[in-house]
Amino acid sequence: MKKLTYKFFNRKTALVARELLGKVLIYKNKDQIISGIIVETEAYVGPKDLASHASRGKTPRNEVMFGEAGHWYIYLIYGFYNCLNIVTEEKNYPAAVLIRAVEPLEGISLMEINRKTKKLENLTSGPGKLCQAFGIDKNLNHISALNKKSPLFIGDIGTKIPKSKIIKTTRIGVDYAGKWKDKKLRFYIKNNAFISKK
DNA sequence: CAAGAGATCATCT
DNA sequence: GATGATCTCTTGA
Repeated sequence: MKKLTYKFFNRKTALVARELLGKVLIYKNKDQIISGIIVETEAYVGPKDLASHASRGKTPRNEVMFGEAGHWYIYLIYGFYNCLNIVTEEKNYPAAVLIRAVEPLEGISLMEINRKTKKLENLTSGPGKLCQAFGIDKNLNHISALNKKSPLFIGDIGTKIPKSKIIKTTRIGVDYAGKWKDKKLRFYIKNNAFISKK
């Protein structure tokens, strides 16, 4: 299996978001492996995107988004849940892809423990849920997925999602973003059981 | 099943 | 002092 490279992430964010569908999110340390196929993403595309944290300038929280492509951006939302993003595009251009849902592949029994449920479709079908299932928290914020030592990275198992199976639509939970809320920057795999919302 | 409330805190104003 | 790139539980039909 190939690991995704800097070149993959240093491109237009919407393109990266779309091509991440079918790739595999992997968390691996010396005694456990958890992985899942990415089935839903959203693009946050630059300083003018009012839905993006970066639209109001650089702050201590979002400065990772201004850094190099391939770094993880993880933040706490609503006081409860972590959201997992990967930085895209050139340095100093703030953009990232939010990974919203995956389809469980390996380590399902660990996910069940982390999520305190046995219902398969409820393990990783949302940004907060998948972080909980994988045990992802802010310890991983700011590190690079491209680094050999990173326990969290993305692999390519050669799956190609045909264009006819990719749904492109508006993002979730960004009603405050003015005209940007209507931009079609959310991508997911048609008829997949692990999508966060239809 | 759908709709609504409540949980809870880091971050920014 | 307000609020959010969410989720779960309760209510009621």
